[in-house]
Amino acid sequence: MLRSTVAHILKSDESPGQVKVEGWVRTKRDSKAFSFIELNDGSCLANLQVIADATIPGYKESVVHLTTGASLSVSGKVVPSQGKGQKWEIQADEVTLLGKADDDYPLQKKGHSMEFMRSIAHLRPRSNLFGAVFRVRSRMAYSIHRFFQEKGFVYVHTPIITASDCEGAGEMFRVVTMEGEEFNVGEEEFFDKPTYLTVSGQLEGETFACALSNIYTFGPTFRAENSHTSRHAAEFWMIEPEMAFCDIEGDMDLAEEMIRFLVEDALDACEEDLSFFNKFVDKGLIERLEFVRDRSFERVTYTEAIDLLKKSGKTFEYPVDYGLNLQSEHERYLTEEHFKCPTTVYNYPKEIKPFYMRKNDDGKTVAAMDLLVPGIGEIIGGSQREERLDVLRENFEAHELDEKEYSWYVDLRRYGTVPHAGFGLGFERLLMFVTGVANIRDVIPFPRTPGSAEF
RNA sequence: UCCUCUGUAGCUCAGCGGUAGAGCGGGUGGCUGUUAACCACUAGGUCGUUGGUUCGAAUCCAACCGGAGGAGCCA
Repeated sequence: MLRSTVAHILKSDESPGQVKVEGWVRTKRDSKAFSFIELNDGSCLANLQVIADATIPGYKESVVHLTTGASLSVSGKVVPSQGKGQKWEIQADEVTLLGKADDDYPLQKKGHSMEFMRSIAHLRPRSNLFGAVFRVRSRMAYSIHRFFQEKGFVYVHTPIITASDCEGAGEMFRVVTMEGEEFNVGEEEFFDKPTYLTVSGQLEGETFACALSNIYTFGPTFRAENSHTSRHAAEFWMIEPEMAFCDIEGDMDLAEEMIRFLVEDALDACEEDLSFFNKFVDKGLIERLEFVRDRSFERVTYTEAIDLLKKSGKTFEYPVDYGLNLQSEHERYLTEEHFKCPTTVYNYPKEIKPFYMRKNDDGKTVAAMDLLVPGIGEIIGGSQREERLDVLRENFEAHELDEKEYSWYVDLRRYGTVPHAGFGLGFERLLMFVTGVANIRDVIPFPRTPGSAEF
C-alpha cells in the first residue's frame, strides 16, 4: 500500500479509507485498552492521532514502549475523531516500529530554548516551530523563482569562487588548497591569483543583464565578518536581480513589488504555519504581514530621512547629520516609530557608498536605495549602476581602486553601455520578517557564525 | 573587535559560604476517548574548565572555554 502523508489525510473532506502513514512519534498517551499516538511526518504542522487498540498484533511488545521520537509505520482506517481537536484520526490495524528512540531523545513536548535547539540542529526540524520555518523557507524559495520567472527574468548562476571583490560588501573568505605553514600568500595559487568565496554576484550579474536584459541570481553568499548579532551569518542566501534599461525608480518599484508578492504568497500558501508563528513567536505577525500586503510602502530620500530624524525630538546614541551613515537606531525609528511600515530610503551621499553606484545630477548623491522593514532593519540594498565610462573611472580614482582589476566590468561601459539597476535581498532576513523568528540562526538549517560550523 | 548578561539532572530553572533541589522527560504500577492528560513510586549530577581564598566553595576571586544580547559592518 502506498504511503499517505499526514497533510493529505487531514485535509480530506471525506475519509480516504484504508491508508498507510509513516512518521515520528510526537507524544503518546496510554489507556488501559488502547494508546493515543501523535504521529508527525513533517508534511504539515498538525499531527495525526493514531488509535492503537491493545488487541492489535505486537501491542504489548512495541506500542506500550513507544517513546517520543520513535519512527513508525501505521496501517489502518481513517475515521472521524471522537475527541475534540482533530477532524480525522486513524484506527490502526497494524503499528510497526521502524526505529526506537533512546530514552535520552532530547526533544520534548514542552517548549525548548532556541539556544538548545541550535545545539541539536540535526533534530530541531522535528519540532513544530522548525518544521514550520523550513516549510516556509521552501515555499519562499519557490515563490522567488515564480516571481521572477513569471516576469521573464533569467536565472543566472554566478560563481561561488571569485577573484573579484564587490567592494563595500564586507570581509571575504580566502579559498586555498594548502594548509597551515604550507600556505604562503601569492604562492602556488590554484587559480593563479587570489580567490575568495563570493560576497555578491552583482558584478557578474551585471554582465548578464547587459545581454539578457532582466536576470536574477539566487544562491549562497559568504561574509567573513566577525559579527555577533541576530541578523548576521557567515553563510547566507541572497537574491540579486539586475535589470538593464532600468533606473533607480524601477529598481525600487521592483523591490517593493517583490516584498509584497512574497508576503501575499506566504499568507495564502503557509496559513497553518503562519498561524503557529502568530500564536507562539510573534503575536502581531499576521496583522503586520497583512498591512504590508495591503498598503503602499513609504519612500524618502536620505536627505529627507535626516531631516525627519533631526525633527523627531528623539535623542539618539549616534549623531544624525548629512554625510553620516544611518545607524540601526535611526533605521528603527523611521520604520518602527515614524512610518510604522516598510520604508525605502534612497539617494545617499556618494562618500558613504561604493564605486559602482550611479552619481546623481546634483553631484553629491548616488542612486542607492535601502528597503527597511520593522523589526529587522535593512532587508534590501540596491542601486542604479554607473553606466557612464568616464564617471565610473572617476569613481575608481575616488575610491582608490585599480581599474585593471575590473577590466571586464569596465568593458560593459565600453561596448554598448545601458542604464541598469539591481538590488540584493537577504533571503534569511526575508524569512525572519515573514515568520517573526527573531534570530537568523533559526531560519537557516545549519547556521554558520563566527566560531560555529557544527553539523 | 568592543560592551553587557549567562553556564547546576536529558530539558527548563531554583539554590548564592555549611549533607545537591523542583517541574518536565525516562522507568515501574494505576486510572481515564485522551490531546502540554492525570495519580503514586523510582532511577538520574566531577554544579563549564583550571587555579586561588576558606576549617569548609555550586555559592567568593582570577583566568580560560562555551552560549546569548547589543554595537560596528552589512543582506
